Amino acid sequence: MNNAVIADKFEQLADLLELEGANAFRVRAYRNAARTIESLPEALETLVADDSRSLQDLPGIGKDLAEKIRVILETDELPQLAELKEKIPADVVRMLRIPGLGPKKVATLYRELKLTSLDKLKHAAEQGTIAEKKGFGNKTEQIILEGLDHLERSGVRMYLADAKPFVDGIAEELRKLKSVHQVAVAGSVRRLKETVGDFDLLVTAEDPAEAMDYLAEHAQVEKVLARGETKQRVRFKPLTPCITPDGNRMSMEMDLRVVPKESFGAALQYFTGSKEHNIVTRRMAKDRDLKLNEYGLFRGEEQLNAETEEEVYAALDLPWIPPELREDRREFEAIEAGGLPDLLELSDIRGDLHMHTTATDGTATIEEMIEGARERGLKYIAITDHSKRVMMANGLDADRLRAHWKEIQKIRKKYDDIEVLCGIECDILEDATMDLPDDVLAEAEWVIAVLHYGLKQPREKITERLLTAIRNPHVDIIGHPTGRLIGKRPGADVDYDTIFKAAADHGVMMEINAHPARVDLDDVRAAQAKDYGIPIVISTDAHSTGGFDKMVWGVYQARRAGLTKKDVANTKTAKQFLKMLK
DNA sequence: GCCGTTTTCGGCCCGACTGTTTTCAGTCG
Repeated sequence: MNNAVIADKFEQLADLLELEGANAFRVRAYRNAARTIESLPEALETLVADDSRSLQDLPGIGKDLAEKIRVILETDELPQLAELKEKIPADVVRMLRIPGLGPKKVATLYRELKLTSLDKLKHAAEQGTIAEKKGFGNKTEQIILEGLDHLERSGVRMYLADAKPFVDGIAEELRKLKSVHQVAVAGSVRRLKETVGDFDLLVTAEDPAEAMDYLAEHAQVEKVLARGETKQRVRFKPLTPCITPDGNRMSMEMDLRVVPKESFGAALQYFTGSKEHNIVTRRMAKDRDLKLNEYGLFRGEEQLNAETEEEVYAALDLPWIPPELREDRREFEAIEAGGLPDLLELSDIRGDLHMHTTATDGTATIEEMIEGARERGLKYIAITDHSKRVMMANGLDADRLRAHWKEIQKIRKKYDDIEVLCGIECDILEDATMDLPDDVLAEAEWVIAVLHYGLKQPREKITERLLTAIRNPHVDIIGHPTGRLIGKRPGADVDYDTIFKAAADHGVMMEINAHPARVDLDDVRAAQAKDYGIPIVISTDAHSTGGFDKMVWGVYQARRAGLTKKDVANTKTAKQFLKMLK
């Protein structure tokens, strides 16, 4: 069973326990465990099967949760969860997703007002019967009706590639205001997460009102949701590039915080998150008899210097931690084990090894792609058009591919400042065979093997297909290993341990596809591949010369995975890279 | 429910904002 499925069971149990009024720390224990499991690089099944190790070595997993994990693995079920699900209607759990309703209020609605479905909830809110209840009022009813309306639209996220330019733009506008000293983007955008659920901006200013007023009256802002002395939350008008399967336009929200100059470092650290990372830093502060909050660092009444993040981390005996690593995954361990990785930079990238031309579904010719790559300073590229299975992209059969390579060989002679490889993006078919015969693949200088079809096959089949490719002597790399399109379709169910072990044994590399909707491998899996010693290649999958500019999103994903220049094969010089090839 | 040179009990991050109150609980990040 998938780790994500087990994590989800614990999340569900946490929701239900909260509605039951269980101890908040007990609920948190389930959520912590869910997080641990979700970001675990190896399958729990593998860990359990290994007698030399114990589930209880995992952070946040004690005797009880270890037992529950074993039960789930053995039976696919968790009795406590099934029991609570039986007791509490699914619609009641859904009510938790209405902003402004938490477990306490939902429990009251359910237990005392007997609102067991969303329909009943809506009816009661319209009739005004909810406002009669102590602790509830007219405003709560409004919130509920509005929330029900938005329920289908909730959970909206944006690709980082769409969110970052937008937020950077707003930040730039605020920087021009007279009273504003500093503006920083915080939150998940600063951590460069692959998708973003809301925006955070931090400002230091002589007069908080100017920045807040400016944002409140911004042409893109639809509504001010909350406004206090130091914090304002606004909702933007629906932004086109939000991620929804149906392509609807969605609204994003932004928190603007205004803090005094001397608090900037502490506030930036705080609002950058992640929440989990901050829980650890605050605990570390406490261990040192300090208090850390968004206003600064305190020893008793005394305020210590916290104008910069460096000062905050130094007070905790930590080096400054790059925002990309602040997830309470391995950053604290890494520091203890000798230091944080020197993260990859976009400028380290020298080659791009996945791209298409007009021969299949690209919009630029071989020549145009080479020129585009040279303009961007790339020293080597691989032209990797589709194989024949991808009919709708006009995929190449053996004859067309050989002719295409001949054309590339002719054109590349004209350039002495860039290496151009004759490559292919070859499909791994549903029956676990390659889309092109071995003798053709043998002629290629660079073979990317990919899954495009049959992504919903069971894990065993998916893994068998990937193993076929990895064991093929001509395959250099697995491209976009899961085939996911964020928000549109989930990736294939891959047995990563098996795949990575085989890839390491056969000298097959793994791709981080830089397309913002793919960024596949993701951060956790890329880190795992690195642990296996597998070279990572970050590729744009460009279908036009503009596509080369997507490289940065792949680099960000690699940074979140803790990858250094050394871990990424296309940072090597052309000469070094060519030496690595089969 | 987890955790522990403060270890088997008593903690567990912490402050802002809102709505419903008349001093605070609930929710959120």
